[in-house]
This record gives sequence, structure tokens and C-alpha cells, in this order.
Amino acid sequence: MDRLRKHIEQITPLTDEEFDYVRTFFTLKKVRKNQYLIHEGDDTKYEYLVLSGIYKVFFVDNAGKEYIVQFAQQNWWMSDYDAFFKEKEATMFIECMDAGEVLYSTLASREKLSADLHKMEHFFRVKLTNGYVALQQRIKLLLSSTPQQRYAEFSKLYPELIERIPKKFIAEYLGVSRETLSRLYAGKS
Amino acid sequence: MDRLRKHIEQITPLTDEEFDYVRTFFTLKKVRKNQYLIHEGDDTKYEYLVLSGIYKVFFVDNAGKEYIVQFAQQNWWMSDYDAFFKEKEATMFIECMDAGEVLYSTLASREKLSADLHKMEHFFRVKLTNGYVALQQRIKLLLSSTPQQRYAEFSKLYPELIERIPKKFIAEYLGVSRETLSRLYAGKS
DNA sequence: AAAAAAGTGTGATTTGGATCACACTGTTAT
DNA sequence: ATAACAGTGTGATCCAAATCACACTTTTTT
Repeated sequence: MDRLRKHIEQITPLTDEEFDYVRTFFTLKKVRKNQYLIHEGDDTKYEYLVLSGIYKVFFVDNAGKEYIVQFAQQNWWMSDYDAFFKEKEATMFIECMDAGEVLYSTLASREKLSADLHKMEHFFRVKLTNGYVALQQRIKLLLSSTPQQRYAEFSKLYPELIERIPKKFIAEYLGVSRETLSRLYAGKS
Repeated sequence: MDRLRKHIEQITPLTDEEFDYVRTFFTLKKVRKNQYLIHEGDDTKYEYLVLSGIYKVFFVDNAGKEYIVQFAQQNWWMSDYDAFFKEKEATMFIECMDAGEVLYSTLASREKLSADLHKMEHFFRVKLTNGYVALQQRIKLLLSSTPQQRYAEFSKLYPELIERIPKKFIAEYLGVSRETLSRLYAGKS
């Protein structure tokens, strides 16, 4: 739980009492490789803060094709946020690609913490602000760039992931076919 | 300014004193058609709340092609948020497509209001939450859908805009060429 | 250690949408 | 009222990336 405190305190300091209160809203969970944290059709009860491991947030279209919305690593939050915030059934999946641990928490917890502690509402606002900007960047990229530019940008943003996850998933994230992506770096180190 | 109060109170009620304080952070501005509120290269001092009119938030690539990131109408907030939050130079433009009025405010104001009034931090958090979910939806659409699906979705989300703005701008928003979009509804009412 | 499954590279073929080109219409400016 | 311009429809052509196909390699399972 110490990791949670460090994570929050990157944005706002907490007293010991405050953190003792905050911690009660989170539960630790170990996750095996290939395990699902959220499955399409389930009620979306939880959001997750990644302590370790790698996860993919994705959805599947009618034709059965997969599209990755987000990769999550240490200190990333993840859920099917549309479903989580609106308390609907999930339309996405979250699957573990590399075993690790997460903390999970409910919407009620997020709201209670925000209402009780101004600091926590601040924390969530700052996180959301960063997330909003990142998604907008991604939209700009999807609208305007070629596959090579997308791959270059991805390499810059997530150099660690390039090595650690199969290329086919990177293709699914970039919105490019596996084959096209493969040809992009044919003949690079 | 009454409109501002109504807007905020859709999320959280304010006392008269609180609102009198809040209002001091916003300034009214009339905007003519084709006027720019933000121009690439400028310092991004303000964010805007639309009271009336229609605006487009867009950027231009090296080849001079335009891509629309957002259309804004009544009660939408807009800025080059990446630049606004990070206090950088704008990489986007905001142009008025239909004359109207906006309220504007600075990053310092947003932060001061959030710090002073827990209610306002809550307001901004809720707004950001909705915005985050909307952007994620857009990413899902950009990743997985054909031009026709995008146009159908746009028509559903913004039926009013379809009539009021030139189709070429809708094409720029959807990431499709003007010509392709035109052919999609060739032979529909 | 063998078998099965998952991931990857690379050629051949197809295709959806971009681009180019131009005519027509509707709007704005003088 | 006429000129200039912005927006739109539609045909012809082109092309980048998707799709299809298959061999090779690496990882996982038993």
C-alpha cells in the first residue's frame, strides 16, 4: 500500500491519518498472465491501479477483430471507463499480458473519497486532466498520421513496451495491420 | 453570467456568495464569424466556455491539411488543452464558424477556483470525466469504423450540426476526404 | 523432448478511399 | 447586379495499406 501513497503524493501530500483513511478503499489483487480483469458483458464494478505487470484494454468488433485502446503499466489507472462511470455493462476487456499486482476500487469509493477529502478530488482531477490531454494527442495522431509516424511516436512514448510485447498487439493499438507494421521496420536494428 | 451559474449548477449547487466569487474569474467576449480565439504559435492563455455560436478546434499538418479535433457549441469548453495546461504555445487553432459569445478564463483561475472551492474542483472533475469518456469513444470509433459508420455516429451525436455546418468540415472531423463523405449520402434524404 | 500454439516476415493480390479534375450551385462582397 | 469565391457532386485514376497465403521461428504445454 506504500506504493499507493507514493503515487498519490506525486500530486498531493497526505497526512498519515488521511492516508489511513484512503487505503481502506483499495484492495490488492494478484493477476496471472492471460487473466481477465474485465470482460465484455460483465458489470463494470472496478477500476484498477497497476502496481506491476502489463495489461491491455481492448474491444472486439462484429468481425471478431481486436482493437487495443490502452496499454497499462505501473502507476496507470485502467477500466472500461465509459461503463465504469455510467455503471453499465462493459463493452471492453482488460487482459493481463504479464503477471503482476493491481489495486482495485469502486465508483462509490472514488466518489466518497472525492467528497470527503478535497485533496483526493484534486488528485483525481489532475489525473483526469493528464488523461484527457493524452487522449487528445492520440486522436490527433489517428487523424493525421501515416503508419510510420504512428509507430515512431509509439516508440518514443513507450520504448520499454516495444521490447516487451508482441508486435501484433502494437499493430492493434496503432490501427494498422500486423503485416504493414512488420514491413515498417524491415531493415532496422 | 447567469448562464454560467446554470451551467455549473447542473453539476453542483452554489450559494450566492460562492457564485459571486466564481464569476469574477470569467470575462465575456463577443466573437465574430471567422475570428480566431486561439492561433497556432500563440501563448495559450485562455480556455473558453461557449455561450452561443459554433466553433471549430483544429490543427494543420505540414502539407497544409486541416484536421478538426472538436466542434464546440453552447456549454462546451474549449482550448488547445495540451498547450493550456502545460502553458505552452498553441499547436492548434480555434475559429468561430458562427458568431456568438464566450466566457474566458485562465489556467491560474481554474486552479485558484479549484483550490478555494471544493465544489468547483468537483465541477471540473466531473466535466473532465465526461470529456475523457467522450474522447475514448472517439478513439474507438477512429480505430475500428468505416467512413459510413463514422458519419452515422456523427449524425446521431450531433444532428443539429449536420445541417448548420459545411460538409467539408464534417469530413475533416471524421478523418475522411470531402469526396468520400459526399458519396456516402449520395441518394439519401 | 515432442507436439501444439503463438508470433513473425514476406510475397502476391485486392480494394477502399485519396487524389485529381472539372462543372454546377449557392453565398458574399462591391 | 455582377463578380469572386466557397461549397458540393461526380467521374477517372492511383495508391497505400488490407487481405490472403504460407513458411519459418519462438514460446508454451504436456
